[in-house]
This record gives sequence, C-alpha cells and structure tokens, in this order.
Amino acid sequence: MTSTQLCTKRDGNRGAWTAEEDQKLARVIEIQGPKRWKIVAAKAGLNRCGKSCRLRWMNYLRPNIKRGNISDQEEDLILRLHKLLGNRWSLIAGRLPGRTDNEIKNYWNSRLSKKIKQKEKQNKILRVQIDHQNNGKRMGNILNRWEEGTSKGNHENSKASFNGDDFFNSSREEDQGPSDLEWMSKLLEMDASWFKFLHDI
DNA sequence: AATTTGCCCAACCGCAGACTC
DNA sequence: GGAGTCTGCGGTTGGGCAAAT
Repeated sequence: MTSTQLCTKRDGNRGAWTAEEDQKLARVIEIQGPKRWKIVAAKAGLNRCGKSCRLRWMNYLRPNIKRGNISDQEEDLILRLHKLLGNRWSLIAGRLPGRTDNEIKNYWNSRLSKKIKQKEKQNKILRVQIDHQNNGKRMGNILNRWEEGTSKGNHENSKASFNGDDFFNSSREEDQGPSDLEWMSKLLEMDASWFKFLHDI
C-alpha cells in the first residue's frame, strides 16, 4: 500500500484546517523539523495524513510566507518565467521569495491566463486590421492600373491591361501571407464597402 | 430579499522520482 | 537489485464570498 493510498477520505479529517490544528502541527514541526510527514502527522495527533500536513506547512504555516496581493513587479516576473519555464510552478515560485507554487499556480489560472488570452485576441484583431490596410493599398494600385488602362484607349486595351494573370503575378511579389484568393475573400468578408465599390465599376 | 453566477484560493488527487531497508 | 515508502509536483475540485440578476 502506498502513502498516496493511505491519504484518502476514510483515513481522517479533511477540509479546511482549524487554528487548533495549525498550532498542533507547528509545535511538532518546531521540535522535529519539516520532514517525515507521516510521523509529524501522528505526533501532532491530527486526524490527517502526512501529505496534507506537508501541504499545510508549505503553503500556509511556513515562516516568511508573503501574504497579500501580487505586485506588478512580481506579476511581470511570473509572466517572464512562465514563458521561459512553462508550468513549472515550483521553479517559478523559487524565484519569488515568500510565494508558494500553489499561490502562483492559482494566480496564473485565475488571472494571468485570462489576461494572456485577451491580449492574444487583441493581437489577432490588430493583425486583421493591418492585413486589411495592406490589402486596401494593393487594391488601390490595381484600380489605378485599371483607370490608366481605360483612360488610355479602347475597351479591349483596357481589358488587356487588367488581365487576371498579370494581377495575380504582380500582387504575389510582396505577398508573404495567405494566397491572393484567400486574402481577396477575407477582404470581401471584412469590408462590404469594398465589395460595393468593385461591383459598381 | 432571494437566487444565481462567477471568481478566488485552499485543499485534494494521482503520478513519478527519490529514498530506505 | 528490488519492493515498499516518502516526497514533491502539477492538475483539479469544491467551498466561501461578492456581484449580478
């Protein structure tokens, strides 16, 4: 039987710790030190498993635990460390004096992950707007060429100056994103006024 | 005022690696 | 060397509370 199996519902008290339990636990740890948690739990006379005692000590009773809100500086550090280390909460906590891995994990899951999602969403919108602007410029060039063609002479010439192959070839030169057909359809989806303009000519 | 919803955080769970005998 | 036990970690749950309805 493993220690994990011992730490189950039927093996004792669960739920929030009382002040009395905290005192008992702290007293035993003062004498014995924060190790051999099974023995600590037994000596403290608590109806809890060693694992639960360890967690309570690490996240609450341990000295030098910093309470209160996470500062902007700490948040910035968490963001940078998470980018570097991923969900290695204990490593991240190790770089933030007085903060526990559990606290940082909770902070991340409840706040920072949402912030990041929101930021990603904003970036996506920004990217679409930039694409829109670029595509608009490109369309402007095409229309200029169309106008030049029509003003120069007959309709056949103008048709020749605006043939499809030429259009796709010329626009592809600077294209690093989706295909022309893709951006064209995106453009049309994004801006009904463009569609109307193209339809009118 | 009562109920519902959403958020925060302490605590629990399961797993894997380290340690002990 | 291997079985049993301990420890530490990250993911998940659920209770308490405040805001919204």
